[in-house]
Amino acid sequence: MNAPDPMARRRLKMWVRLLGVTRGAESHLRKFLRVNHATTLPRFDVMAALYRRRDGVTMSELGRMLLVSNGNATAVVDRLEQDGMVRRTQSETDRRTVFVALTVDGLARFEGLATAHEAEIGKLFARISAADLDTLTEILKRMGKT
Amino acid sequence: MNAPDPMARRRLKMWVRLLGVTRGAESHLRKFLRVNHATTLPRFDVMAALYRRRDGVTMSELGRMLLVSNGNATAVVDRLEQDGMVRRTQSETDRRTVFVALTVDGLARFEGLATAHEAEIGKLFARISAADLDTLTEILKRMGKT
DNA sequence: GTCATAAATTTCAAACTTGAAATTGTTTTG
DNA sequence: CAAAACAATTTCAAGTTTGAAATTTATGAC
Repeated sequence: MNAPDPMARRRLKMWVRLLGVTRGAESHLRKFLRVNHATTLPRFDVMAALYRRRDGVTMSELGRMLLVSNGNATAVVDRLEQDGMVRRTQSETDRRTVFVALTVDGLARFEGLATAHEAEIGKLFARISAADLDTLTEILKRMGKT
Repeated sequence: MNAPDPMARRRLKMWVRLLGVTRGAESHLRKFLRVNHATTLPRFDVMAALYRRRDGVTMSELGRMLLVSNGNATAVVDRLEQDGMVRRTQSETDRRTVFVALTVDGLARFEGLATAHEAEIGKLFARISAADLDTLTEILKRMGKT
C-alpha cells in the first residue's frame, strides 16, 4: 500500500522539531513581553515591521511582511492605533490604500522593547554555539527562498 | 549606551529566519488541510498527539505535548468530540483527571490525514538537500533540550 | 465615457489561543 | 479528622487569526 518514503519521513521529523523549537521560543517570548513589558507578540511584530520601514507601509505590505491575513493586520493595527502607538494615513494618489507608521510615542516605545527583546533572544538561544548558529541561519535562508 | 552585542544580534537574525520559515510552512499546511481535507492544523495536531499515544492521554499531558494552554486543549477537544473523532473518559482512580483518545472513526480519519500530511511536508521541503536536512534536525534536536 | 475587472482595505463569523479564575477532587499536615 | 495546600479540568473574557464577503476605489477594454 503506502510505500513509506524514507526522505519524506525525515522531512517530517525535521518539521516536527522545527515546530517544537519555534513554539517553545514563541511561548517564552510571549510571557516575557507580557510580564516585563505589558505587551504581546503580535503587537511587537507589527511595531517591528513598522520600525524597519520607518516611512510607513500599506496594510497589504504589512500583512505580507508578517505573513498574516489582511483581517489580522487590521485588527492589530486598530488596537495599536487606539493606544497611540501607530497612525493611519490615507494615500493622496490612491484613496484605497492606507499607510501605517509608528507615532513618535510608538517609536520611543519600540526602541525600548527592541533592546529588551534582543537581549532576551540572546539569552533564550545562548546555548547554541556560534558554528551551529551560522549553519542554521544559512540553511534557513536557503529554505526561505521560495 | 547599549553596547550592541554581536552574538545577540546573530541570534536575533537566526530567530527571525526561523520564525519566517515556520510561519510560511504553517500557512501552507493550514491551507492544504482546509482545501484538501476540510480540517485545521490544531485539530490535526491534537489527533496526531492522540495517535502517538493510542491508549489515551490526560488533558494536561495533551497540552504539554502540544505546548498549548489547558483552555486551548479543552476547546479543541470539545470540537473534535462533537465531530465524533475523539472520546473523553473519566479516570476511575482520580475523578479529576480525564482521558482523551481517538474513536474508531477518529483513528481511521487520522490515518488518511497523516499519509497526505506527510506527503505534503515532503513536497514542501523537497528542495532541502539530505545533508541540510540532517544537519538541521541535529541542531534543532540540540536546541530542544531544555 | 461605461462597464467589467481588479485591487486595497475593512467587516464579519467562526475558530483558535491565552492566562486567570472558578470548580471539583485529592493529599498532606497539624 | 479538619483544613490547608495542591492538582486536574473547565469556564471565562479578551485578544488573535483566519478566510470569505462586502465596500470602496482604480484601471482597462470597448
